[in-house]
Amino acid sequence: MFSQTTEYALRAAVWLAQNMGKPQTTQQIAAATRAPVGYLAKVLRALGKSGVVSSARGLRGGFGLVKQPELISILDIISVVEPVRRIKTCPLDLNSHRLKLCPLHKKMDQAMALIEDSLSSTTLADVVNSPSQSKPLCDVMVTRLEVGKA
Amino acid sequence: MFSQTTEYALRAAVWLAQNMGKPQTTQQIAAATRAPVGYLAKVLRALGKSGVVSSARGLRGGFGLVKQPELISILDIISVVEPVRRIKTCPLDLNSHRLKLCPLHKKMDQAMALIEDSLSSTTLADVVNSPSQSKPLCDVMVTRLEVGKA
DNA sequence: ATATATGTGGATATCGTTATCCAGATATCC
DNA sequence: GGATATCTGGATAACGATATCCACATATAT
Repeated sequence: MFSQTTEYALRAAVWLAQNMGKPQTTQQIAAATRAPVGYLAKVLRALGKSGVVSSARGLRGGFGLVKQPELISILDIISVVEPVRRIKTCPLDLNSHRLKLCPLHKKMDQAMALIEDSLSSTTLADVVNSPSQSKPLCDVMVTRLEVGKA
Repeated sequence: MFSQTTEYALRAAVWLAQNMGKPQTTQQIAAATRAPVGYLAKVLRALGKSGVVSSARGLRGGFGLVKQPELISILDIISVVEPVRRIKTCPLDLNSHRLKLCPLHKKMDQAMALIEDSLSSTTLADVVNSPSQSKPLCDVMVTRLEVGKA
């Protein structure tokens, strides 16, 4: 249900939350989150354009979260790459359903609303600081970055 | 979040629930649900193979629900064409997350679980018989089926 | 200023989903 | 049995999501 792109974006966001203050390069993030470097670059660009992360070019450049992890929800990240599509108007364009969805689409929309509620109430900080649980991404061995080829 | 295929499958299922006992042809269902005939045929085949609907060939053939609408949940239909993918193992394949998902993926899986719960608790009968609400598909004018070309 | 490290933007390739189409199988009616 | 209606299965096409790659812009360090 979540796309691969969403997975990459969330992993990257979590990694950045775990490394506040230290600009992370695309290479580093890709290695840490096991995401394809080239594609991750594109995802990071999207996160940058939407204002969730900041980017700096050149030596010692990289990416970082703009806000504190406490202020960024999981939904904030997902909304950038794959917005939850609420059903606002009848997909069949029926006149009688114009303002009031039929029970089927109402139910489907409620399911989407559940997702939104659930994901908007969890922040990156929640995920990173969750007590007594395995830490996200924690044992990804950032072994030698293979600089030549990903 | 729901695919187009899921939309078609659900609309078809609702239509069949509204027409129990009267075999509905692909053409009829397509017209009633505004789905592309050719593609709908493929979706109906999938529903048939999974045992949700029965099919009959030849004159007066068509499709019908195998069980009563009360016994078929929205999730039953969705599971045929686009199963909700629960996150059971770490997508990163991390050793330390093997048996216990990290907080990120746990949260994502919980969101999926919410969807499952929500959709499995609603039946086709619920949707069709919902009181004081607009009826699903009710004012799709099944005008002249254009037999020649869809 | 030069060398190096890095993000930016766009062109291109790959792949699964969505969709179309048709020949074949099979059921009904006469 | 012949004509007709309908589902079945597979080949094929169109499209968007996923992914790769490279030339370019820009920042840092010396």
